[in-house]
Amino acid sequence: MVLQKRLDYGFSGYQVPWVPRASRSPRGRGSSKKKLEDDRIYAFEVLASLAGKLLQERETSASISDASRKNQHTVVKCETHDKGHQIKLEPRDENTLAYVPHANDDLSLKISSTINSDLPENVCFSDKLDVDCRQKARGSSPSKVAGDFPCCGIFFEGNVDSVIEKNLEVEPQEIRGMVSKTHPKKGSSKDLGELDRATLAPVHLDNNAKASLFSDHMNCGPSPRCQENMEVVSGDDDENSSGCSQPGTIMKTYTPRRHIGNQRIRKLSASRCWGGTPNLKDGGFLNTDRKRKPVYWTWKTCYPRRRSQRISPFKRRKLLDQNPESTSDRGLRRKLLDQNPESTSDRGLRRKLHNQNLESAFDRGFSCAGMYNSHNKGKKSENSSAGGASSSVAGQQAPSHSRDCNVKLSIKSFRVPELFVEIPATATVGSLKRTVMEAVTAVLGGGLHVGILLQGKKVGDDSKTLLQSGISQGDKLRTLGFMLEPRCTQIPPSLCAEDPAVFLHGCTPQHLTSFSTTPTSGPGTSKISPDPPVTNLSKCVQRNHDTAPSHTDISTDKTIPESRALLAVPSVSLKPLAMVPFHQKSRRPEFVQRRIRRPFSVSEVEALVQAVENLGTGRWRDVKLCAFDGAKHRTYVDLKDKWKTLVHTAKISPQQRRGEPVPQELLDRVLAAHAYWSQQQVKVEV
DNA sequence: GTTAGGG
DNA sequence: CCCTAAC
Repeated sequence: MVLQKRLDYGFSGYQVPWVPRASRSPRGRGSSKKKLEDDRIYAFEVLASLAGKLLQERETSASISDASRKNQHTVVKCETHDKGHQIKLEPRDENTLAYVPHANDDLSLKISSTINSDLPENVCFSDKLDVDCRQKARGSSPSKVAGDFPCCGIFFEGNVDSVIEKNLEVEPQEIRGMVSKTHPKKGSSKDLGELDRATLAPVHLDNNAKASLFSDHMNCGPSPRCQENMEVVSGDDDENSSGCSQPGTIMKTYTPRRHIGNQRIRKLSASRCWGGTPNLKDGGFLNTDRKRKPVYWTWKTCYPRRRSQRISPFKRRKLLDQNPESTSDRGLRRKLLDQNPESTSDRGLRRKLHNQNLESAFDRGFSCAGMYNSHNKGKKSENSSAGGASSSVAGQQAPSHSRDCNVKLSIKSFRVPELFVEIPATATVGSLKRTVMEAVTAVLGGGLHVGILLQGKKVGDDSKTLLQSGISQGDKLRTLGFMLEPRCTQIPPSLCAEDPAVFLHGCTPQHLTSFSTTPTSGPGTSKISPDPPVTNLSKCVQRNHDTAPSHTDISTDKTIPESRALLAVPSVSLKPLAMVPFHQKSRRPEFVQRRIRRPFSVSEVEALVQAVENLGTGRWRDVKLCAFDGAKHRTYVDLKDKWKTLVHTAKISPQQRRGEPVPQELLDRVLAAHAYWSQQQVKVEV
């Protein structure tokens, strides 16, 4: 699932979906595909900016065109995490989407733009000036010129996954050609770089696109005077996009970091203001002068102080990126923890957990709930501290006065399965603590995902909306339960859950712990795995990392088993419920978990040797893509390291070698390839 | 983001 | 496997 990965990006730290990159030049610089990715990211920046602006408004509305009207309820959604409630645009009437922020919507906000899966048309957010531009592009308006549109709109067309894949395959020229279908006179021969000064492009969102963005607290307070109209029109440029009746006068432009995509956010505002924010004095746009030129501004100019308090987007992106290929994020995490204790807030925890394979759990169960509810901090569960024996989860129905129909849940804590720790009586207390800690973190880090129970029945279809699943209904909501499930308890450590080529039949997730939102239901029930993990190992089938790709479709539900974490502490086995792992104030640096060791199998070594023989040393990214593309747990750094150890192993005597023996034939090839490529490198240097 | 190298 | 410097 491509969109699982997200980048934390932008001045204010919003998240955008992660976009995989295709193979590129060895050093990865100057690639046009890189630019395309940046374009796409930029589009999300723009979207985030728009969403951020929405949050500064007392009231924001968006008019929608006929083509999008039927999907009006899903166009833009804004969620606040810290406040534990959500906001979204909702239909006010047939033509308008309205957004009324909560009075205290001033903290961290998650803003997402979602398009219903049944939305056949693209949707773009636009403001009036760009409406003019678009009309110009279509030859129907002589008013303004916005510059050419680069080719990024395609990113949001069609199915996200497939389109992204497609983009990885096609060359920029081809993409432009596709764009020129939308803008017949544009883009066919323009270099992307020419578009740097272009104004904002429409944001096209495909049917399934979901831009999830985090926008930080706005220094600019909401202004009751502000009324913004945002047009949401069909993405088809042949469609009438003049759903807004008022000529917009405010052109909010952004300092493009790079070229601008075919995404364009435009604002329609007859009366725009920024709440009198003092931060806009030199960069903000003003709303009173209808004739003024667009004033470039950036988030930086708007939120300079805040930004200075934060880690850089680059670092935050790393922190957020669960991508196992990001191998150098741990140092940053530690830096973060050391330098900025405040950042170990809810989102800091989220970031850390993102790096520990809990992303899906969060995305499914945690992120919307108490983890982010700062207002819950003072309402510590009365039963959550009693020896950690119980957890606290409370389902809350949205207040009746709420305008939105969002489901509000408060999960105060998740409990990990109880762990049975076997440790010698001579062990120290410290080692006992460490053992328990390792067990807990191991289980949390790799082995769990979140399941949902509603009225005792498991909600299995992840694609259904809460509405469709009945989770939005108040009475049912009280029977909503979450459970932590192991992804699998039956695979040996050498098998990787992240490896799409590995799928194990018969690895039925077993509930380790569950708890209901029903107050009377107690802390939840647990089921003990009938088989200790170790005894189940024999049931698992080891697969080479590069085999059986056809099985990947079976394991699309992120339930790919990963039991390695459960096995990481051999003396620990599963037992019923135990402790509360995620108290908000119990986050400690030691929670930063080391990746679980996964020794290379012989087949992996063989694949590595083969790849290095072909590609040489020093092209580890290519080696990764070539031979380990499906093995997400093997980063190119891992491969480099493994090669290093292989060379070392090959040089030492067999008696000195440890671990699974590597056939001598392979080691000979290692030495040969090492010698060959070393020689090649010398030749190049000379 | 990648690569190289020390730990 | 982690971490960092360098690019």
